[in-house]
Amino acid sequence: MPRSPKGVTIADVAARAGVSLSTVSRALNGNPTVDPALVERVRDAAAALDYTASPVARSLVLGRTQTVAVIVPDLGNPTFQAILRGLSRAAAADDYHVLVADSAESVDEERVLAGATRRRTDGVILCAPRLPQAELDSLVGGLRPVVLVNRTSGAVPAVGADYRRALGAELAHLHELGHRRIVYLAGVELSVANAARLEAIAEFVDAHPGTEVAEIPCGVDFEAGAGAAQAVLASGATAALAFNDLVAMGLLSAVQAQGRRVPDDLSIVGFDDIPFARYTTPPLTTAAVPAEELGTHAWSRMRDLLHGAEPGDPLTLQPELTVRGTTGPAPA
Amino acid sequence: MPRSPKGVTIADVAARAGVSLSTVSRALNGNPTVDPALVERVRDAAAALDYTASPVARSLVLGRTQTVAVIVPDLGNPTFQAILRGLSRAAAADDYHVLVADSAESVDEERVLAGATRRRTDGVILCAPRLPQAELDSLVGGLRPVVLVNRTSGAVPAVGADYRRALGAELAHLHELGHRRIVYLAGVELSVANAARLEAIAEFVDAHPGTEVAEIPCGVDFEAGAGAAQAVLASGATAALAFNDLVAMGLLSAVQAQGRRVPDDLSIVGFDDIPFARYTTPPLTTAAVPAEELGTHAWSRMRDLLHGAEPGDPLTLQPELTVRGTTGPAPA
DNA sequence: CTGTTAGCGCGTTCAA
DNA sequence: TTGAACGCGCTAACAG
Repeated sequence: MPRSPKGVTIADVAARAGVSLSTVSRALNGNPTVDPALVERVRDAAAALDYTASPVARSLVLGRTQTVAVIVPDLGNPTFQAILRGLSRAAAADDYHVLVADSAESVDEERVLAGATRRRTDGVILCAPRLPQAELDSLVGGLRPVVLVNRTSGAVPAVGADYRRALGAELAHLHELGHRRIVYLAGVELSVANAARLEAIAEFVDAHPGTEVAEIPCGVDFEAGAGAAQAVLASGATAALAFNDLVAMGLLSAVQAQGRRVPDDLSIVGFDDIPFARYTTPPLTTAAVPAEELGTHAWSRMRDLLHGAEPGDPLTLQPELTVRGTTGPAPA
Repeated sequence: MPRSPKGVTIADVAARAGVSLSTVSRALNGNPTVDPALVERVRDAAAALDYTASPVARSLVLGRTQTVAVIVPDLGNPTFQAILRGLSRAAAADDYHVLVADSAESVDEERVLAGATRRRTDGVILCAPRLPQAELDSLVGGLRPVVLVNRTSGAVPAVGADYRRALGAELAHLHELGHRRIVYLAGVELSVANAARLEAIAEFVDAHPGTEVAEIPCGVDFEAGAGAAQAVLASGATAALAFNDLVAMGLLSAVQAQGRRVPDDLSIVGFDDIPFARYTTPPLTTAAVPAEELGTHAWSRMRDLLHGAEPGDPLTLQPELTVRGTTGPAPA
């Protein structure tokens, strides 16, 4: 029985195998310049002692931690959960660990956490929708390697979905159904995601005279969507474009609670296609953002960076318009 | 400009401040035995150099990483997301970091990940619903400090919800509504969560002759619930008890798609009260498990362990029966 | 092919 | 109060 309950070190293995520390290190790390017989002896000793090299010590000497940081604005948001899930599994497959940090939808936290976690990881995957562009630009320099999700900054590797085009597709869908008075339930004012949607709306309205899209300040979650119901109904619009599925679900629920029929009285479209979208009644029409895939790609980008490979151009996935039951012809 | 782009070390700060390494270390760590004037000089030098001690080096010498590992069976499951969210935020408030690992619902992974992540953290919070009790018992010894979620093992600190009692409350609710033929959509056979529910059912049936609860093998997600719809309808039961809300939502959706009315033709109850439960149509009757709170408590337990405090007895939160729209009087 | 030595960047004795 | 020296556990030069 080893005297130290703390853990067995490489020295213990060396002693048991009757070799030097370096030989143990080499043998265990698969260095080919070791006598096969010794390798076996070392292996046996290590196994007998249940030895594994200290990751912390290795990190210090190797200069890498086999860990990446992921910053998300809210672990409670299904979209980021999906991204994290895809990322986490992909990283695990490459023997990397994931440190998560929840910035609680705070710009300050996004900035602070990125810096704080960077030191104990080999890179950071940043989902920082709120951070002003200028700050982001100045932040990423000290963070490299970095992969941005749903944002871009110079030549920094990034993955994201084409919010603009997707929203355009949703608008076109509503227009085809005859809707001319539409409301947009806006997310956080200064977020890039919101800006992209606003651009898409402006573009669409320009190209389709006679169609009117009014903006209603809202938010990003259930409560925000439910809270906007009055304003939506009062607006006289025949269709509502929600910032995301959460907002759409909140709205759907509140509107139905008031006895209005969806889509007969009001059409509703969401954004993201979270897993729950197909289980509302009626099922939610939305734009399917492949969030888990986004996570997988984010890891793959990070992996390349870690291996010194070329980052590659920013990847943009195309969300797919997914028509379900909450949209229908505009009421006459 | 420092010659090394790699990073500024304590030596750089010492040089700039004109003191020794030890003084820098002491000054920056708030050791009171340092001349205030020197402290200031060191602080200035550190600030000027934008210096922060390497977490990895500190981890090696201090023997702690300021990081805990959290193992969850599926990052895509709302319940574990909520636990992780509560845990993550609570840990962050105490300046701890969180390493997450997704065991992909695999027993092997649960075991392997626990061991692998432990070495690079100060403790592990384990959500391992699948791991056989014997294996869990033998595993936790080498993992300490450990906090178990929804499981127990000897005197190991644990937090969990009282599944048994909560299911009892759900059964009582259905019974009061006149339901006598009930089906239970079972989760994973060998999971403890499922076992607890089975016990509650057996107990209830014993105490209420004339009430019949049939078990239908199912699963833990949407698809499983939807897939069980035929079996449920064919069973002639007037109420269905789903393993969790995901299953309930899948069932609800599939049942309605076949033109059956809920709760008129069939009552459905879920379990967990995930955020989406109140947004189905009709809103889901379920047992509210305070998952985020569970996460907070799990951290608080871990925090005590890390500080050498007494673990305290296993904490058991009582889920609250939340009656909404999917349950109603049994059809005559 | 193997052992010895020198760090990785820090915190912390031990003297002064 | 401060500095020099040692060690955390490991890998990588550098000899042999």
